[in-house]
Amino acid sequence: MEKAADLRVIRTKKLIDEAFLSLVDEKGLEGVNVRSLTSKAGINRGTFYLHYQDIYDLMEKMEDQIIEEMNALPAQSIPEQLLGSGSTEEPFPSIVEFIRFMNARHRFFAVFFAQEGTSFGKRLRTLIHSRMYEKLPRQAMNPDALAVPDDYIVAYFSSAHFGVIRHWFESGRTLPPEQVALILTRLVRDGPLLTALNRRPE
Amino acid sequence: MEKAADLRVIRTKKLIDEAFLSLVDEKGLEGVNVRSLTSKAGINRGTFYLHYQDIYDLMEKMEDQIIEEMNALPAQSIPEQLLGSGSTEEPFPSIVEFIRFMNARHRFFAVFFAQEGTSFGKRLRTLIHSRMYEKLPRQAMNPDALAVPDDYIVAYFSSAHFGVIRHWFESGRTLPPEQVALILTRLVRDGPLLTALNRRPE
DNA sequence: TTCATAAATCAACACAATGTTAATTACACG
DNA sequence: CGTGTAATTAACATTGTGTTGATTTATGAA
Repeated sequence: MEKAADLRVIRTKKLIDEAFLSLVDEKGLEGVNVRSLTSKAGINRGTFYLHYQDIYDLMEKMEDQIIEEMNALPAQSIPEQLLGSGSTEEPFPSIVEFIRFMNARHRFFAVFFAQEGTSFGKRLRTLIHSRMYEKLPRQAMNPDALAVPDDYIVAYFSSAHFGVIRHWFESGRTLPPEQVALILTRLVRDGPLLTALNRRPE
Repeated sequence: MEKAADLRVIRTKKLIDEAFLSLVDEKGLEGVNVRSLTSKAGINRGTFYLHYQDIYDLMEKMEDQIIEEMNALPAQSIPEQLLGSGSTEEPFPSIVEFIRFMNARHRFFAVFFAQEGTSFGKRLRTLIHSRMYEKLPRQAMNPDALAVPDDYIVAYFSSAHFGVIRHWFESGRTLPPEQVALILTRLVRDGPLLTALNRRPE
């Protein structure tokens, strides 16, 4: 972004980053303010304002850097391409790289995911699942070392539907409720790939 | 929840609710504080504290009520059950009810969705999509009045994968990255229903 | 090594919001 | 009607913000 030549600047920013992450670990996002942050970092409160507008500005810049790094990840392979080739139990390489990166940066992402899911969001996803998919065929029927754990299936379904509903809201609720319901129904019945191709199952 | 017998209490709470929703509409969630809220509601600042601990407490109680109402929705039908029966273009009734309810309460949900998706969450979902599913077969190939719009397919895929990754984080990153990648790969390749049943496609 | 320069510190400031309290007024309901 | 409770009012200490000006400290370059 900018010139960070001076060792003092580099040191200060590192102190701020570290203080931010550990402060969120301790007290959550609400417990973070400029006063406590600079206190934990061991720097003067005024110094923070030499580098960032406010806490929000700090987080934004941390996000910018992560996004930049993710965009720079090498493997850009396309599932479509890999769909035809690999039929083994090997995961797609691009996805592996992706997950590995998040694992390496887990301190940042832990903060992000903690703030991302509001408590109500979680309750709503749970509700979606319990009301609609509670009686899905469960893994207990066929225990298998290679099987995908139930909780991941649940996460997949509830987040997918949550996302469709959110998109409906974010696009201004232009579609009537019945059509949104139909979209969800088709995604459930036919699966996303078939739905995207607009074909009937079987 | 509690006794709200007194008309004064009912009136005050209605004023607070209304002020909260319209205040969020105007200035976003960050612009809401006790001072501005009570000012807009036309009540004394102290009165707010007679009913709620703080703004967070207010929101929590609003959420409680919505969740309660959603749990009380009549139709509790199971997709599994309906999967066998309906093969027409009719949406599942329970889903219709669900979406209709959210549409009726759209002022509340608009607030909720505005806060739910952090800007970074949106960026991450966009990134997931562009890196992994950009070259999925698009609707342009077969235009159809009944087709599910592209943007809804995108919302479905990106949210589903986002949800799986979030679940991985929320469950303490116990699985190694390679296994999470494999889970995602199988969900993409085989679809969620087949994956849940733990069978091979075809 | 020296030295100009930029970073960091320190103390003080006005301001805004919080949460609480005590005395008073208004009003809903029996 | 009159009684209890809700709501108002004004004041209070506290905490955090963002900024400013003077001063000290550390860095990178000559």
